[in-house]
Amino acid sequence: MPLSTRTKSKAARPANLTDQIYERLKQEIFDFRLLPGDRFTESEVAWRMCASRTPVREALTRLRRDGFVEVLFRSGWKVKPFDFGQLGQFYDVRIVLELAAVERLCAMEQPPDLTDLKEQWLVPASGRETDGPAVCALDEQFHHRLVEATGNAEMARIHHEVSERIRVVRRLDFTKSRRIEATYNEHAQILRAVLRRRRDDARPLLRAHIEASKSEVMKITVHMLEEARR
Amino acid sequence: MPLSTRTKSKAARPANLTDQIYERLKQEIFDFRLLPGDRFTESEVAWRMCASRTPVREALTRLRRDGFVEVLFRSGWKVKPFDFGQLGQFYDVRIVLELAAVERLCAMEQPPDLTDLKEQWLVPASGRETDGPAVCALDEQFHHRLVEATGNAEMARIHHEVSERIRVVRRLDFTKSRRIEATYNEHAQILRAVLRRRRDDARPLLRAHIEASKSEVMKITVHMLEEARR
DNA sequence: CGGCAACGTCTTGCATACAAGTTGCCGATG
DNA sequence: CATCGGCAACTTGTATGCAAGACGTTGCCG
Repeated sequence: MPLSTRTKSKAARPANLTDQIYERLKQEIFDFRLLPGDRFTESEVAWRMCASRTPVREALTRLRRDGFVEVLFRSGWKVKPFDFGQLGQFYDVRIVLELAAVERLCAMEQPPDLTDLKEQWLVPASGRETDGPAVCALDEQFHHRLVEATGNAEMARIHHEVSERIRVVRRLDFTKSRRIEATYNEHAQILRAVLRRRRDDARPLLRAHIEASKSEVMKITVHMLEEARR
Repeated sequence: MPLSTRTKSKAARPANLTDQIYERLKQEIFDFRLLPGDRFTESEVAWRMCASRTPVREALTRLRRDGFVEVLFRSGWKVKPFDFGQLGQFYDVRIVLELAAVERLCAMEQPPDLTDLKEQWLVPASGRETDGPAVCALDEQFHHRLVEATGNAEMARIHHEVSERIRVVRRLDFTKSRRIEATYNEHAQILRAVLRRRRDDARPLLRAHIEASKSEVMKITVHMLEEARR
């Protein structure tokens, strides 16, 4: 896919080339088309993306700051390998942020509108999504929405960044139907507690929910790595 | 200061040009040599930094992601103006993170070594720093150290980023000796409570301490802006 | 005198050229 | 056969060239 064949859409400025490449690369990491530990060069990515090295470099620089890749001095780039300690720390940050969010939500004089969450999670079993990746995305949305609903955009932004960092392994939590079921039940419980403004009910439930997800993910990831090693 | 006169230090690779420029620009923002709202171009910065536009662009891109500057399409860059709502949100994030940190510190079976903090803040009035900017830096260190001591590096990193965002206005809290005194007293109180692992003492103290700083800073900033407007 | 349109300058976004340094292969040698 | 040295190909870091668009200015027309 040489550079010259790139079709330049003229309708509506197609955002930055840098942004596009940034998003595409990030998606490739999320989709495991780029695996942790994989090495690659700027020229190679530039060729694949039909662009020059300049926007590729800018995109990679951003991905590095986000913690997804690292650069080896004059020796290429590589996708950052898993770091269990770090993943655990991200989960703990999530717990801190989300517990604080729930605390706020329960204390707010004028609780925000959470109709969207009600319609998504307080439904009979027949209305539930069963596709793993789909539930995974919904789960991320649920938790993000809780933080967002407090009205603190910066906290929501930070929560989003943290969520992206654990997204690669998070999906592993939704490969068993048992876990999907548990997710629905627990979200419903948590949401009901928040709507009734029962801080002391909601917080332990939420903490247990995230901790369960964390330990499940850790377990599966270790298992996967062991299997890959064989 | 034309580009050609740049002296290339050959002893020990002088890190990246990009990193240097990034740090210098950030420092200029912190030092008010670049004021909120100031506009500038890449070429201008490149000339001042004795470099080409390339590393300048990379540095600016990073600063934009950090939230310090913004780019106007084909029309230059500018230092992001104050946003009181956002500043308040950053203070709230600090409260969330630091309260969680203190909670953890009080709950840890093997409390970490906080000798450095003791030596800095549990001292008689005679051993206290009185220089405003110096106390400001020490204050930031104190709060950061609390989070760092929990052992969660990611939480510490996030806390650091948040601290940098409020650093420009934070110093305003240390222009009155009354506030410096209060800082010493409150830090001492908080630290003693943490060392005695009195979670329920430490948390309200810390929250009040940060809230006081927040409201003081907001007050002074509004006052300054009003004065500048005249 | 006011409004407007065309033009020139300046800006960023992207591509390309060049410099400095790393890696790995390949051959020579003990 | 193992090891060491050197060279060549690559890779990132930096500088520069080029294009498209934004903004101000200026001159013309109503």
